[in-house]
Amino acid sequence: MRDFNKKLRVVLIDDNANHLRGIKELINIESSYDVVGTTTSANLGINLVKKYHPDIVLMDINMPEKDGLQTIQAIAKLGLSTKVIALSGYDDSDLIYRAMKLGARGYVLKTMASVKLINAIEEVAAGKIYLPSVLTTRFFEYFQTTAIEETKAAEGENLLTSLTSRENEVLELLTEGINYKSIAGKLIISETTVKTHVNNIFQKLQVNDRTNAVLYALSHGFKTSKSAAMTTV
Amino acid sequence: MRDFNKKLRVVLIDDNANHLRGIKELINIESSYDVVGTTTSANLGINLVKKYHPDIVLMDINMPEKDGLQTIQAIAKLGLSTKVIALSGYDDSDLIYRAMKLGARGYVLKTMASVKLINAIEEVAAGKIYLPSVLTTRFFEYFQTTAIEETKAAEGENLLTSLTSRENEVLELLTEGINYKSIAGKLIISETTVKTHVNNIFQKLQVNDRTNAVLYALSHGFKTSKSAAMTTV
DNA sequence: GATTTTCTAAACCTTTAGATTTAGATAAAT
DNA sequence: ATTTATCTAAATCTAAAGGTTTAGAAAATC
Repeated sequence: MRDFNKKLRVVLIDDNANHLRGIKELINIESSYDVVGTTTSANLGINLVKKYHPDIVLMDINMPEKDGLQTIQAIAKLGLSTKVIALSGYDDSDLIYRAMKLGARGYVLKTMASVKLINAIEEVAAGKIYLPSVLTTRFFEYFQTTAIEETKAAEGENLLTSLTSRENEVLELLTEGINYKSIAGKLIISETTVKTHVNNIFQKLQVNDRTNAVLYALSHGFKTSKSAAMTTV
Repeated sequence: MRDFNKKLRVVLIDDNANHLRGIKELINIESSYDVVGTTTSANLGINLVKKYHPDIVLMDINMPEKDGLQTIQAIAKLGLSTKVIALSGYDDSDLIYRAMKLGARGYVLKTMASVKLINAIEEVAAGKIYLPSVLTTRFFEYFQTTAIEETKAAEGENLLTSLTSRENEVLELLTEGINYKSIAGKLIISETTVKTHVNNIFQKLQVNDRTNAVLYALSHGFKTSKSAAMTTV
């Protein structure tokens, strides 16, 4: 919970100077926040954040130079408690997705009413995520599409299912980039046996060498004992 | 936009029979939706969905047997316009994340007021995503953490940056599982030159063979001309 | 009981990959 | 003007990987 006795400190980054002034005035009129810095340059913006450690950064993400997304990432990397709200003229799914992925905690359309902007700042400062419901929908649809793309390969026609359990063990070691001798050592079988298994794996996966076997495994959702623990779906 | 002359058709799946009755009554009293089917079994639930093509499925995701997440996925795979709202007793970040990833369009806590459930159904049926603001925050924090984990490897100390542009081209072909001869053919240089490049790549990436070079590249965000077009960050 | 699958292993051979050295031709940087 | 980096290429060698066949033992399936 934020301390309401302290004024929220805000930094504005927008390459359009007129816009910058407009937002600043809006904030001064509609709220009691303290605009500690404004700039039209992404790089200068990052410096302002470093210097003032503001509570909120309002950032236009449609900038030329170093673009808004990179700037979000740069600010996120600073590891401060500063929260970034992305401002954009468009409700582009991909843009929203990437902004949120890189650490933005809000996304506001420039066309939205000014009271909504103040509302967004208030919510984000309180630790919440601010996304208008249209954008939430867009975000999730994009998110699900992406997630489904990822898992699609892991499903469907999958030659990996034809592997025996021993072959799976061997393939797992192959995907770690280990050679025959070491695999033999780890599984406590002879090197020639490993070669037999590997050749059988090649035939089943329809490849001719270990690199392609590994590539096939990785792109078709091959589950290793390690990855199983960290995989989400 | 949905046709308000037609009653929304709903299927309920919850392994707790009492809960099932409770929700059904709630819907009958508070709304005019048509509960076309209820079941305590995930598998039967999938069959109900196949049979009735309901507008909405309310599904408890804390079920034993075939769990709720798998069921969401199974329903999503049917490719119907049926929208799933997940019901859960907990606001577990990971659970919310996975449910949404698998295609849920809403997530409602069982402890929430009944009017909210009706509200959720209404919103989701209208094509929106329904997530209470606390859960939105949880979801995004989990999402960002996951995304950051993924991109972390692609940043930081990265030996890939030391590669020359020609070496990058060669590495790209290596990551496609192509052998020396073909690489030489594609780049129109001799096979021995390719070997020289590959050996230099190995030294720079501190590996001893192509499999490990490929694994290093893939796990450190190596951008191929193809992947650059589809990658999100 | 017979058959199939899986895991084990060897022998034999061919091909590819990898290590190392040397070196010429440009191009860029100091 | 002279290093330095990059791209090119060859020769030579060793080690590793891959292909093929054959085969025994155990377990699962028919």
